[in-house]
Amino acid sequence: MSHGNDAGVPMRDFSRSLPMALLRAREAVMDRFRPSLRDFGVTEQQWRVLRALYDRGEVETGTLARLCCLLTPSLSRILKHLEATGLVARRPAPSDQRRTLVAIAPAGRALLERRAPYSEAQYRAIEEAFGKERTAALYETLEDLHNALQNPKS
Amino acid sequence: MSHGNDAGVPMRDFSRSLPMALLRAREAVMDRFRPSLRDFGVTEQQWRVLRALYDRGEVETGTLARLCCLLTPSLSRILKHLEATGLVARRPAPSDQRRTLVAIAPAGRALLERRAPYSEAQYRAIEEAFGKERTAALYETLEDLHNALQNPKS
DNA sequence: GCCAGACTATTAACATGTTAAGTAATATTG
DNA sequence: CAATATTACTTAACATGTTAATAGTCTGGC
Repeated sequence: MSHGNDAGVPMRDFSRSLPMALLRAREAVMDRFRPSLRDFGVTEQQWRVLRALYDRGEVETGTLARLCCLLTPSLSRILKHLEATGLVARRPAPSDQRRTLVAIAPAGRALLERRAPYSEAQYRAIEEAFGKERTAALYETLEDLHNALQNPKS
Repeated sequence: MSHGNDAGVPMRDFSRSLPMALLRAREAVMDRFRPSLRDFGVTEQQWRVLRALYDRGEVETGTLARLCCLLTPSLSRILKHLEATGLVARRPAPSDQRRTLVAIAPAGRALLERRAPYSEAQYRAIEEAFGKERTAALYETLEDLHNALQNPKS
């Protein structure tokens, strides 16, 4: 029984909000990872940056932002912090002075490798709780959704 | 070809990060809703609060936080803003002076009803692009994931 | 070589995310 | 019923999300 809000304005139930459903699911997942992030003194976003740099080597700031799903103003502040604490290194691109190249520093690599086992353990726990094949299928579905909504301008 | 980072520290590829996959999908969805949110001068979170109050009537702050997937410190600031702009109203609960009851105000209801058609149009576009049945299945999957990861303490 | 326009990164301003600490009201215990 | 613990909300501090504006840098036409 609603509160009389169903007169004249057709509107789906709040429980059928796709952004909310994705957010709730993501929060449930992140709850598993936050304890060890806190223990190692890095935020979720700082971890994403270190993680991307570990895999990709030296990359441009713009590329790094896309990889980490961060906006460039956020990344700018995050890199300032990570550079100040010695976890990453920045240098101007030789061929284009507008661009900046970023790489993980030894201290960053060391931190990442220390936390990795805790992260992997949580992935195993999640796949056990939800099902390995169902988890794999979810990756596919989420990527398909992303591709389906991609603006044609890209 | 990795960058020599595969020696000794077993770690999944960054592309198989569940938080990242959920975030990317959510951002793709939100990109469809942000233009009209901006046009109506409300943030995503402010909209969630108005949306929940519209459906549920007067609720306690704590309940509202759970409904909107917001932490109470964030909600506290959001409600201060929404109350100052006349979109919601707060009053202490008669039975327990610690609790606060929140309800949508007429101006909030009016704003919500003006934007609702734009929001519904985007939902139709998303369901058309991704498939109505696949969208419904995704809701189910996300809820199952949430339930599977729910800590037993809850 | 010069210049208007495009591109890359940063800064600014305001709102929220996250954790810890604080405040007031209620519930509990001895 | 008084001392204590618990609960609900807020405030504080720092980090990020989001949009707009800024500061260098590069490119193509002239």
